[in-house]
Amino acid sequence: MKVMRETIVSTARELFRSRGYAGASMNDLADAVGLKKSSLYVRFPNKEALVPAVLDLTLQETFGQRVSASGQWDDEFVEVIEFIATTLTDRGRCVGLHLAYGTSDETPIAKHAVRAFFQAHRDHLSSILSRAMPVDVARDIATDTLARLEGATAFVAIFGEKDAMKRAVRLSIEEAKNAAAAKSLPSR
Amino acid sequence: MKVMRETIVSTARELFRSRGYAGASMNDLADAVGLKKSSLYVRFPNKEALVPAVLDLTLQETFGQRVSASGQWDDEFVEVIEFIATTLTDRGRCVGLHLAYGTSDETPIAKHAVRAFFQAHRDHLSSILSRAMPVDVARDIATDTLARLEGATAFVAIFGEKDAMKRAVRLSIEEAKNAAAAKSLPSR
DNA sequence: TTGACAACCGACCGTTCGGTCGTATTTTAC
DNA sequence: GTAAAATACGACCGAACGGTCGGTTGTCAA
Repeated sequence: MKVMRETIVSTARELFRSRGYAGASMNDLADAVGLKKSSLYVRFPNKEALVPAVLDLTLQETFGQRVSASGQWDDEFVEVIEFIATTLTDRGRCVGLHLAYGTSDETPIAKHAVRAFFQAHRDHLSSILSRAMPVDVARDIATDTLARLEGATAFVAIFGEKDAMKRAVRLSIEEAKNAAAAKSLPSR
Repeated sequence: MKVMRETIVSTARELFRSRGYAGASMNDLADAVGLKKSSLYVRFPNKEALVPAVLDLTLQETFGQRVSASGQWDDEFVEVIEFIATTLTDRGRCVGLHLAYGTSDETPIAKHAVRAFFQAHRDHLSSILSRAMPVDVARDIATDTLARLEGATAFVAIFGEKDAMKRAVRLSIEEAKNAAAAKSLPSR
């Protein structure tokens, strides 16, 4: 019975998310998808190659073919932020961050994939925001928003608290709207 | 030649910080401190027992015998926040978060130690802030401050960027001072 | 000088790790 | 129907993992 590539990748994502790169073994992954370890190596040359696949899938799910209802920058921003926040709250951990912490110079492909993953997040958010504010402000707000969401995820992971995530979402949206308003009233 | 317990613990911290719980091996630790693996097991019953030791040491360094210059709550808050931010920026990773992500139900002692570690951080910050504002506000601000610092650390880890950390420190201090001011002017 | 004790080490245990290879089975294309 | 290609598997590799144990070395008080 053929096992879909996407099944392998999304299962690998679950394992990386919950156990990290070093903690997730190829055997665990094989068991989880109902294959033997050797069969995994037909699809992926090595463990490290799973990392870009996992992050690309996640990126695709987050930003791929997203249709904004109104076409307004703020609606689009809120939509993306809430999607990310919901995912992080539900899963309790961020795959990207877990892989960022879990990769090193010994796994250069994985390390590069992690950089690209976060860079893409920042670029996407930044391009939405820059419709309503200068690009340098947009970039900082995009960065701070992602940082807040990552940090709030830690409290979900450690204490199971979801309040910090709610505040992170609210404050990030407020910050973005304030910055957009400040643009039209430059000196104030 | 006797090797100090603190040497072992702080070296274990470096390893946990850079490679995570699963990625740091007892052999690596033994090599790093100039011992053989078997000798480590004289001091620590198992790998997991290193985790509370590492986090206790870190907690001690962060909050132990800190003497505030002025006795003002805001000076004390700034001092602690900047100490944490400096450490996170220099090391590029947070041991606590890496261990939080790297421990599970299979390592209950480590998991508990991580919870205690973050709870202690929140409690300490919260108690400083609650000198100038209601306790529930203090607790939220303490949480958000820690979340911001953790999130900013991710950008240090991934891109080597320190700007996000600077903004995190500045915004957290502003937020705390605003909340303190709002207390004396309740309805505004 | 000796005895006791803490520190340390080498060898070893069973298990798991990432990864390889030859082969069997199923699907697809003509 | 049959050949080729895709899919999956069992058996295996050397290395590394956490952890144990019997024995050697160094320190120091009596």
